[in-house]
Amino acid sequence: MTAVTSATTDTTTTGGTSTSTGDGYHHGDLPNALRRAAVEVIEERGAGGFSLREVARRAGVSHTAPAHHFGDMRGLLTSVAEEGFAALHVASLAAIDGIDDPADQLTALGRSYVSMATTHRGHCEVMFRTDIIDTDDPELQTCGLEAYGVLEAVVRRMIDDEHLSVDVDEVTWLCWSAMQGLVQLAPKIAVIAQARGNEPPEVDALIERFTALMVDGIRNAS
Amino acid sequence: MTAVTSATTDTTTTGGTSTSTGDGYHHGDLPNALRRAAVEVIEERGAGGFSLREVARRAGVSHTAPAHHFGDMRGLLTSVAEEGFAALHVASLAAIDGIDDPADQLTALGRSYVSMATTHRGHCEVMFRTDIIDTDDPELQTCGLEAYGVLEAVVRRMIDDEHLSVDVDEVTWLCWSAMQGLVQLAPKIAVIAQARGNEPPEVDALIERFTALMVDGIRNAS
DNA sequence: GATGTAAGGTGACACTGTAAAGATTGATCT
DNA sequence: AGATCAATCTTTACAGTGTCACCTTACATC
Repeated sequence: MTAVTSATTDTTTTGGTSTSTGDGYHHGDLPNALRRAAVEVIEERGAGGFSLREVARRAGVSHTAPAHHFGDMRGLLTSVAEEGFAALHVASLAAIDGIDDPADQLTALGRSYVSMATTHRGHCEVMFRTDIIDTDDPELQTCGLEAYGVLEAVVRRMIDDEHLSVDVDEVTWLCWSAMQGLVQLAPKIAVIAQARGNEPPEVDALIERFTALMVDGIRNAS
Repeated sequence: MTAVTSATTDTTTTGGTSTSTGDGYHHGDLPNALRRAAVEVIEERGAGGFSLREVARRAGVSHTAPAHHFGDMRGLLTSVAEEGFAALHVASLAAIDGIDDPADQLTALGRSYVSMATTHRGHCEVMFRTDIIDTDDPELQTCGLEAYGVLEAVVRRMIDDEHLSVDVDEVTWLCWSAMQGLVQLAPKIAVIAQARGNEPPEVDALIERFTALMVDGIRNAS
């Protein structure tokens, strides 16, 4: 009984989708199935409740099968993080497509980033956990740098277009940090708003305000 | 306060500190010793490598002793998080002490925040992990709100003093997010700088630039 | 002194990650 | 074709983990 749920989202598949020889001993595309199951488990129980055996169970294989593809629990999670950065890269490129003004691109990137934190919650819960993934993995670093490059290019273009005298790296890191912090702090922010009697703020509105404030700051920082 | 050295050795030391009745069966101040050992383990092996039994081992008690004080592994970690927020509160108050200009206070708060992420690394690795602590714990929420209140008050004073027309909550969240994001992204930033051939940037300098940019943005956002 | 209660310990259970060795399959080479 | 081989997956085993029920110790209070 394979019980492979049909694909949910994008996959950086290298081949066709009809690779399932899964009628018997060989699964067909176990690595992808394991990644999918891993994300599922993380989204249900958090990274703290992750279990390699549970992942194997959901993929319908024995509990040692993952080791043959990822070596280690850390290896599987690293692969999930890598997939996350690749998805972030794709989403970032799609977000700025058709937008001309770099400042507007920045807002779009922020919205896309925070949106990914919910649509790919499982991935994001792993991507920055230096204690459970292999941060030295070269493929992981490559994927991370590619995603980073999109944001950096937008910032650089804005600075060049408007002849601003601020450091590209600094601005890029500020924008990234603000978005990343917002993602992680969103639950606490909701608690705070609730303790004040207000209803939790809408994140999309916050992003626009954040980027607007930062862009104003960047423009007036000469 | 009780300075119990959580040594890995046996706890049959006769000449203990003032509070230690630890001559035999009773430890004296086990909750604090367990918290301290927990932080130690987290700082060594990360939150992912945390082990309740290892904590008990380092405190020199049986592996079920923690349950009598914290009920659960989640209970102990929640207590550690609570301690972290309390420490953040104290550090924040100390950071703005003797500074008059709210903008300078903001910079000092940022420096203090990021500094705490290294001096209390174990605590910080737990404080925002909604999957391994009890976010509904009322004491935890109280401690968090108290620490938050310091930042919010500084932001409010700056806005009031300069008669700015921006939302206090929004600005507070932006500043907090930027600092929190910087803390979490610091390793990646180092990797990026290294991949570019540069040496990793000094965090303190980044904080000053971040707050300067944000303050400029806040002032010009009317 | 008896007794109740807080503090800590024992043992057991189901679960976990990983390592070693065996089973199954498809492909490749004479 | 038959044999060999590498890839894939399973079985088995072991040490470690969190939590539960139950037992032991020490102290305080009557």
